[in-house]
Amino acid sequence: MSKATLNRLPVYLRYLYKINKLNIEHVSSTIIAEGLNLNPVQVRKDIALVSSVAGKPKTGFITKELIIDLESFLGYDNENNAVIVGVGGLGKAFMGYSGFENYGLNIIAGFEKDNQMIGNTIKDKPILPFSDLARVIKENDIQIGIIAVPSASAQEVADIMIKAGIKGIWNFANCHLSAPNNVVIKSEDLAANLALLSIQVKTLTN
Amino acid sequence: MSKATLNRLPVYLRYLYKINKLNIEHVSSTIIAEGLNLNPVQVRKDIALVSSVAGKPKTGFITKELIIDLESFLGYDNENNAVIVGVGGLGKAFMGYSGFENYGLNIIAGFEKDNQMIGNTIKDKPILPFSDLARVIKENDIQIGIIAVPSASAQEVADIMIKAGIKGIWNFANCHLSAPNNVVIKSEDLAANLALLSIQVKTLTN
DNA sequence: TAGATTGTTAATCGATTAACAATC
DNA sequence: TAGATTGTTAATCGATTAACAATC
Repeated sequence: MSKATLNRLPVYLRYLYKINKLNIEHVSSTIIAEGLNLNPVQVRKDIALVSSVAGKPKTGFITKELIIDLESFLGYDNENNAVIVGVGGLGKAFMGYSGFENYGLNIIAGFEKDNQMIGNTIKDKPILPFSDLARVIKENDIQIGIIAVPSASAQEVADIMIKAGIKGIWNFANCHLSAPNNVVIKSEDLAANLALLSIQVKTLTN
Repeated sequence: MSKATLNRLPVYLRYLYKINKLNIEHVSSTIIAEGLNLNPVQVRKDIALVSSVAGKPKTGFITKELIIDLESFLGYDNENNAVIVGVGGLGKAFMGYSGFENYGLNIIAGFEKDNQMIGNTIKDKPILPFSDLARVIKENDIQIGIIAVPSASAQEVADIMIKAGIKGIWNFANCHLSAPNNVVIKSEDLAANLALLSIQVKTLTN
């Protein structure tokens, strides 16, 4: 499955949630394509890759069935534990964000160097000392780590995570992270993304 | 310029910042490609599109010059004002985030329906009543709006923004937004992104 | 039945990669 | 000079789109 397809699947799913809320029981690739401004063949092919039952000519797919297939493919019905390092503004927001649960994602703890925060909880999730990071990752066999520290210390945090066994890092520090090939790094440079949106707006309005 | 190239430019820039910090004065496409695990020709072509001076055989580019070219192309040296609606965990984090400034981005105000928050400031940025949103957008000719409200009210907020003249929306509610074609919608479904990372980890380790 | 939608095969399009002469 | 890197042209690769028979 191509990366482009993989990125479109959550978009389809969001659209299906919307359709489902309107109590529309059947949905076709054509409808989805129109709603999302995409090519219907593209949607049809993407969906063919993940749907457990074939769509029926004329009627398409049963909305709820398709939702379940997509959720299952995207792993929303699995349990996935993660840790977060850096409980600043963004870190706090993530720890308090209830939206992750519906996606099978669970942040089990936050880590901080700031002694004042240690011992507190956010949504029942503890804030632990940074020195405990490696131990907690190993003991709980955590695979996913979220980095929300200033960019100056991001690489250091990544190194510790990787050494402790983390296989995927979601990095919110605006710096490039070095890592071995068997570790997936996904950097979300929020400010850069916002700037890209700004460029798109400018090219569209000119 | 292709969208793929546009998305790579901030990645190059981050890498150049790293190089520059190490006081490395010259940099070649080859070096960047090696550092980022990309194809050198791809990097060379991308950079040729944005660099103001030609690279020199054998030495490549002057790091600082290339940084300036990329920053200029990506609009980091421009002023760009934005508003944010929804001052919950994520909204607070964005309003307090100082990283936007280096990218020419400035959130001028946050908007809330919750009366208790109204009148407060975060980093000198006021929290205003939601009912003022349209007026503030029009008066300040704001083009970019950030949506950080629960998904149930996201479309309503988007409609008001668009009617008031917003041309680009950065949506953090996990729902699909409808908008006319002349408005750019960029949805960041954080939980979905984290789930995608989780899938990548699983496919890599299997 | 008629027609909308399906899955699939073929054609197109665009992006990535390879090859190479030019040059500092 | 020799060799690394450049910019550019050509080849490849993969993804998107078009075409079409099958079918509910």
